[in-house]
Amino acid sequence: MKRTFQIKMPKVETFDKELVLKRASNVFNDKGFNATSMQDLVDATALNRSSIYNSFGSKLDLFLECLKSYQGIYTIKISETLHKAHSPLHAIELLFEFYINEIVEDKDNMGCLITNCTSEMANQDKSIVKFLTDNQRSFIALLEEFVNKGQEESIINLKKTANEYAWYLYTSILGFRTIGIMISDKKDLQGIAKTITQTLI
Amino acid sequence: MKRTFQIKMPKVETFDKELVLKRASNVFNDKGFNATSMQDLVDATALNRSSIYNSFGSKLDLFLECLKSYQGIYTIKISETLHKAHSPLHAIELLFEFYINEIVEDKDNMGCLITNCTSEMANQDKSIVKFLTDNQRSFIALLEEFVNKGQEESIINLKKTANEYAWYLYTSILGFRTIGIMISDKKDLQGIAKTITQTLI
DNA sequence: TTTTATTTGAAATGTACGTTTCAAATGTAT
DNA sequence: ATACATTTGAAACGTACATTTCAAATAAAA
Repeated sequence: MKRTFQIKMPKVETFDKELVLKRASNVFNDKGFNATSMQDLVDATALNRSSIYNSFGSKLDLFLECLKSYQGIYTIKISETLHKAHSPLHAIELLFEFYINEIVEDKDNMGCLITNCTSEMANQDKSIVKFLTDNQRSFIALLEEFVNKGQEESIINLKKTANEYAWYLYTSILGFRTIGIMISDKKDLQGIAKTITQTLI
Repeated sequence: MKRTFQIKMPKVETFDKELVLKRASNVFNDKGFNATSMQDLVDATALNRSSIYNSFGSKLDLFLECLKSYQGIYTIKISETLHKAHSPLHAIELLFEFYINEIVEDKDNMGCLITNCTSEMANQDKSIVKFLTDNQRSFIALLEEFVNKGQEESIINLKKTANEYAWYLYTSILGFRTIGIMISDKKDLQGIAKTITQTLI
C-alpha cells in the first residue's frame, strides 16, 4: 500500500499498470509512435482518455513508459536465456535463437519496439535519445561480459577485444531485428545467425 | 518531348523532378513518413500543394517515388564505390567506408531512408513491402556477386556460401545504418565495419 | 493574336488529432 | 452513513492534417 500515511484514502488507481503498458506497447510496436493515435491507445488499453492522461501525462510520456516496460520484460527474458547456456559462446548463440523465436512468433512483423524507435525518433526527441543511449550502453556491457568470459575460456577468439565484439554483436542484432520484419522463415534466420556468431569462433 | 503527337501543346510541367524528389526525400528521411506533413513537403519542395497532387497523386505515392529516387541515387553511388576496388573483398570494405562517410556527413542523424522505412512501414503497406522486397533482392544479388568473385579468387573464405555471406552482409548493413543514427564517430564506426568484414577473410 | 490544356495559388473541405474540461461516479476511511 | 480525494465518461477544445476545389495565370501551338 502506498498511501496509508494519508488521513483520508480516496478512490485509488485500480488498473494493472504493467498490463496496460504491454497493450499500449503492442500498438506502438505495430504502428510506430507517430501512426498511433490516442484513440488506438484508448481502444487497446480499455482505459478512458482521462485516465491515460491522469496516469501517464502525455502520449510521449506513455511511449517512454512503454519503452521502459518493454526493456524490462526483455532484460529478464534475455537474462534467463543467457544463463541457460553451458558456455559464454553458447549464451550468445541462444540469444540469437531467442530473437529467432521472437521473430517467428511475431505474426504481424512488427519488429522490435526499441529498434524501430531508433529509426523513427532517435533524431527527433532528446528524452528518447537518452533512453536509447542508456539501453545501448547496458546491452553492450552485458554482451561484453559474455564475450570476455568466452575469451578467457578460449572459446571465443582474440582477433578483436571483447568490447569490439560487443559492438559488433549489438550492430548485428539491430540488423537482425530489422530483417526480421521482412523475413519470418526460421531456417533463413538461423543461417544468418550462424554466420554472425561464427565470427567469434 | 513526350507530347509532340498532340495537336495543341499547353503549359507543361517545368520543375526539376529529381531535385523535388531529393528535397522531399530529405524531409521524409529526417522525420519519417508519418511525422512528415504535406505542409513540410510544400515548404521543402517550393511546389504548390496542387502541383504536388497533380504530379504525384498522394503523400504515399510521393513517398514511393522518393524511395525509388533515393534507391536510384544510392545504386549509382554504390556501383561506383564497388568498382573502384582492386579486389572483391576490397569492394566490400569500400562499401562500408562509403556508409561510414554517409553517416559522418549526416549531421542530422537521419539514417537511411530505406532502412528507416522498413522499421516504420514494412508491416503496414503492401506497396512499400513490394519496394523493400525488390530492393533487398537486388542488393543481395549484388553482394553475392562480389562474395562469389572473392571466393573464386580465394580472397574470401569458403566457410559459408556466397549467398549466405550476402545475407549476412545485408543484415549487417541494416544494423550499421541503424547504429549510425546513434553513433557518428568515424573511428568507432570503422571498428565495427572491420569486425563485420573480418568474417569473410 | 487567339486558342486551349495545363499549372498555379489560395481558400475551403471535412476529418482526425492530442489534450482539456467538468460533472457524475467511485470507494476508502471515518 | 457520511465525507471527500480521486477516477471516470462524454463532450468539447482548438489545431493540424491530407486532400479537393476552382478561378486566374501560363505558355505552346494555331
